[in-house]
Amino acid sequence: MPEGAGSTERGGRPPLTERGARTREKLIAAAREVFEERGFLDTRIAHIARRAEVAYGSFYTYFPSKEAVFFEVADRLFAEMTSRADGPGAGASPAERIRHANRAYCEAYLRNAKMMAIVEQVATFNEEFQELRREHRATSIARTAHALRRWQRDGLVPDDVDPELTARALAAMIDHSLYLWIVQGDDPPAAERLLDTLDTLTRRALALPAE
Amino acid sequence: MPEGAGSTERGGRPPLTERGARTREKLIAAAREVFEERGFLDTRIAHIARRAEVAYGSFYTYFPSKEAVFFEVADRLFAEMTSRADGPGAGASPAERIRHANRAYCEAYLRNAKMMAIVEQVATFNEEFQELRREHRATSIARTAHALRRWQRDGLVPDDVDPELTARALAAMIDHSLYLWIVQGDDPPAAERLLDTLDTLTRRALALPAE
Amino acid sequence: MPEGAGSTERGGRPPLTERGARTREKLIAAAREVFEERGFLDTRIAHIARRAEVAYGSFYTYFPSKEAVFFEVADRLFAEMTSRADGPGAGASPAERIRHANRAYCEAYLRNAKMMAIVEQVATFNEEFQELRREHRATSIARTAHALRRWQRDGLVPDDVDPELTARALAAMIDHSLYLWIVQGDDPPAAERLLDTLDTLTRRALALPAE
Amino acid sequence: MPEGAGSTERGGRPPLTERGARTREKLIAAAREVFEERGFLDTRIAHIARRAEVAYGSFYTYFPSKEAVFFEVADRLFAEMTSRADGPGAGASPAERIRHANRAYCEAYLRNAKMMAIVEQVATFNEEFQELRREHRATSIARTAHALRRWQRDGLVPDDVDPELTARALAAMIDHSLYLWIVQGDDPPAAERLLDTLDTLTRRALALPAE
DNA sequence: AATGAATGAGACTTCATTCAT
DNA sequence: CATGAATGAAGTCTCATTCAT
Repeated sequence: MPEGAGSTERGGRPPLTERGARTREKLIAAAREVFEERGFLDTRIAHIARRAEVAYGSFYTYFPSKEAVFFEVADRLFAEMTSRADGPGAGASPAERIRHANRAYCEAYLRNAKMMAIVEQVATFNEEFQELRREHRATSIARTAHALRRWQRDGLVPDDVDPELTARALAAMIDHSLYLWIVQGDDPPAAERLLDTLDTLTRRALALPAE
Repeated sequence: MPEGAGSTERGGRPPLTERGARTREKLIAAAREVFEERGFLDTRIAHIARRAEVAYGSFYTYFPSKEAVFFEVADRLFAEMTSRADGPGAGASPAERIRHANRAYCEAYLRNAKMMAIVEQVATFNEEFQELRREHRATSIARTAHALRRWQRDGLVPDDVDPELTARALAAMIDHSLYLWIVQGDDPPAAERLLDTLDTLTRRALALPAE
Repeated sequence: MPEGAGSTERGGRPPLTERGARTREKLIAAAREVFEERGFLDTRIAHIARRAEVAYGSFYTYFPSKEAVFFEVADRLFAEMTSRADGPGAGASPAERIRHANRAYCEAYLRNAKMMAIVEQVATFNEEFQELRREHRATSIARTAHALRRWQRDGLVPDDVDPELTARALAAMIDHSLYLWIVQGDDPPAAERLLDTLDTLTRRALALPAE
Repeated sequence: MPEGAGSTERGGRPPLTERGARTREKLIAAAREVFEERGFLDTRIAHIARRAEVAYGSFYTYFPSKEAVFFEVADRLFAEMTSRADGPGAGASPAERIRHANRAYCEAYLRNAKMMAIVEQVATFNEEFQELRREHRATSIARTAHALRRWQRDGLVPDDVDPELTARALAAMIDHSLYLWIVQGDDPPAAERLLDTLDTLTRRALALPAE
């Protein structure tokens, strides 16, 4: 039976009642659990609904598709991954700041390892999600680039490197190192030694003094 | 990883006739094309068979599954990605060698961009493929680590860093920077400036002189 | 899982083997039976497949949708409805010809009553089918208009009426009278009396002599 | 058919409060709009409720089903379609009366074109609605038959035709001609020429003088 | 070997209707 | 009465794999 429109009208509206809001939350929580257990591809709407203890159809009251819940889950993940932990204190040196940031990121990564894996997975085939991630990355890169520029102004970092590209490359190094270790299970090294190496390489790449 | 794997364990029987060998090749070539066009997930056996201009059923004469052809395609890709280009000459400095290697890798990446994207995709959900990739990465890392160890022995690189971990981190930086730029379309910078940045950061991370 | 294309690639290709052609025929015959028994709307692909004694999926090997088989069934119906029965003989008068044509059409209508009902049903919501029907009607109207023009030239029919519009109006009268009687069950009159009335009205509307 | 049917048998309870009556009216008006826009089959209860600006559940306070509102809407449509416009004046000739009636009907048809299409649609699958329509048609036919009988008594129309069947056939001609033109979009002729043709054919079919 | 038809389990989505608040 | 969330049966379509020729 031809329908035509109609598909855009359902799902994804914000719930109007308290009860609806609760159901929606249950679905998001359930979705995250199931995604972590089975990955995005092997997750079925039925799994999510069952885990949330709602009827199959209720999923579609709140989300038009698996992708849609995933976006919601990922949004919250990104928020938590980039929520600024307390800095290392006002007078900290660049080297200390880098060290601190790397540790904090690594801890967040470990805390959310399963989801980080799924995020990477979805990014390989969903363009819309790629875009979302690009934006998040851009924000984070901009922050680092800002710091680099400050350090260059203060003569702490050589100014023959582009702060943007440098921020990107270093972020790529940290990110992917953690990914290969934590997600892809690349011959897990001792966490401490990996982090120390990353700190040292970053520090030297920026020609920063050890302390 | 044994050469030409897949033909005895994963694929159908090895082709006995000349004609069979040709059909098999057609299928592999067709598979690569279709994978590049649609990604792994959206590729159907039917697409591959049609592109290869063989009957649907003939696919299964040579490969037991989509994964199996993919392994074959990826195998060849890895071979070409890691085929040592001519080195930069016998007397080249470490900085020159790094620069040369980065350029060569980037060129190979660009040449195979589409497949590199698919490789990343499949690595997110296929354990067997993850393993294959791990092995390739290990080989490549070992090579770099070997060079680092030599340079440390020669006093060119500080020996307070672990050559293994360092090789990994630097490879992660290069690899992921290229991935984000070429595959994920992160706000494409000028290739030259990106490469220069990567060279410089690598060089400084290893505390190598500019020339 | 997003697919995108792919849906246009399947179903509806002409079968390449004898066996395929047979299956296709079985499906068309089964479809007509089921349509007649349940109407278009209440027919399920499952019904058709079951009736044809093929697997559910086999339906989609030959047709992309319920609409598609319906078109095929309707096409054949139209062919049979408009296949020219033997005319009433060379020297027949216009009145005789009209009488003959009306009877023949009525017989065909009765023979295909169930399908004629479904045809009317589908025409109320499927634009593509409306178009198909328009074409068939146009052909048939053109034939009648041609005869009218000839009779006007011969001075048998007043030439103050437009042959096209007249053909249409008279066809509408016959068609809809049969539809209301046979399909909608309007207080079934004796067939003979209805046909006589239609003959007479047609004849008088064209100002033709009784014989 | 009892006036305002549907409110006691088919609908919910008759509304007791003023406010309830208003809500009911809003739903009927909304239903007609949506039916006209999407047809009966593609109309969802949700569409009607949204258009009427009432809650989803409120629909069921007043109507037990989509069919029920439709009956109500159709009831009103039939009332307006058959509301006798002012006749052509006391001393009008049969030809003038026919001409007048055809024009009036055509105007009403054009005014309600969208709904007439839906009515035809629903009549193809809803038996209860078929019955309702049959009754309306019978009333209308009886009226025409009555006039024909009078004209036969007055010697204006040949009495070898059955007034009932004649009324039916002529009504079918008018009705279906308008339907094919207005609803099915059959190659729209100029309205005037179509009406003239219908008038002339009707007049001649009844062997009435031009004036 | 090659061909292409056959199979059917599996996942998605819709929506009329009921129900709790 | 009004509201909007909850339910789940029903139907659609896909496609990897098997099989007959």
